[in-house]
Amino acid sequence: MPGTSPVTTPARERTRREIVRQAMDLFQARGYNATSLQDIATAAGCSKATVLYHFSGKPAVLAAVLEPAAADVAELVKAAAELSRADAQELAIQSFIDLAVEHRGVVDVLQDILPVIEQMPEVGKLVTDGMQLTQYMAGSDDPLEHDLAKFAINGLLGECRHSGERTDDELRRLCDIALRRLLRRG
Amino acid sequence: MPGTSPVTTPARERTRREIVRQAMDLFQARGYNATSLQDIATAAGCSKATVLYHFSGKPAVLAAVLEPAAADVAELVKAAAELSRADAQELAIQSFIDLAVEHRGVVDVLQDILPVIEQMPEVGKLVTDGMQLTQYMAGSDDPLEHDLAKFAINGLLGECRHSGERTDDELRRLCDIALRRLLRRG
DNA sequence: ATCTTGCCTGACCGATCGGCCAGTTTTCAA
DNA sequence: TTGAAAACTGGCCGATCGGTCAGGCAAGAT
Repeated sequence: MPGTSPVTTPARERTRREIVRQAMDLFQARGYNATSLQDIATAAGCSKATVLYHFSGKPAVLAAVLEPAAADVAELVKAAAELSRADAQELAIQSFIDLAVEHRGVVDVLQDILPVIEQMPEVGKLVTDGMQLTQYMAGSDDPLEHDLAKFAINGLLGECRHSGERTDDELRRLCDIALRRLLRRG
Repeated sequence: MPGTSPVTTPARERTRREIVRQAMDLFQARGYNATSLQDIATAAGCSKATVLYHFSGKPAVLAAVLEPAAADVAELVKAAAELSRADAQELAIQSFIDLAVEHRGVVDVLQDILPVIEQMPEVGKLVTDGMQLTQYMAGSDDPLEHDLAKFAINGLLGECRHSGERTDDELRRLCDIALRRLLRRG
């Protein structure tokens, strides 16, 4: 019987992953809007029709590119919900830096989508979770602290873009210093 | 004689300004790439051909939209060049906040162009001046301080986006606090 | 050997883009 | 009043976009 995923679904998953891989690189380099399905297909070594055979449309490709990062963020929000305020803030600072550094490419992509992000249901969850994370990072109900947390996230995301020559550790260290200065935690 | 600008160059300048005005609003709301020449023409109450009669192309419209902000930044860089290091840093912090708040729309537009900004000669001067301003804002040759200045600018620009409900004064005050915390100046 | 299923593709579609041009309308000095 | 310059426009162009569809092709089951 062919059901319940044989071993790794040889061809199916292999092509799908290659498309997502190349789409990520192209979205990061040129932006989502400036990347065509033909560009993705050529980079992945298949035809444009193949891309649309595996994905229902260009937004579906975007969702697949964003999915790993979205899952990590969702998990982080869930974990922070069960902590005390101070612990949640500390976790948010540490883990958000790690996630942003690890998923640099996703940060690039999101920036290019921002002007029309409200009209893209496939990234709604990620955006909502991101705003929730801002709440935890603020650490208090003071509007000023909340705004500073947003300021910090903007700076953090900006720093993760076009950071090709910086190592992950350097980037992590810089963001850690900046966030703690902004939020007055050390 | 018709030369040397009569009083206000009646029709010519009026249409030109209206096009730039509407283009600014549309670029800010939907982004540069998502705005077509037809959109601009319709908003300005003229035809697409008229837009291309006044401007050599879409990038020329962008340049006109960015021009006032670019001029202000260029003037700021020039002024900072004649000051001591500490004074230049203080001027950069204060004036950059003022400019970013005043030209909120331009900040939005620039964000949308970022992935392909290297290929747009009409914004090259503005980008160069912005990087020069980062040097002044850092206040020292310490790479860490320079990175923190970049971090601050990213946060500042991010905060100026989608800030419709915030007043200019609130925005200025927030940015002032954030920058001084990041750069350890008060 | 035949058939079915899943993976893939070339060719094509309508829509929209930035840009161009011939020609019309408006303006204004002589 | 007239005529030329300026301002403006409808219509068209080639290119490219996201997306659809009928069919080719390899592989495993019968």
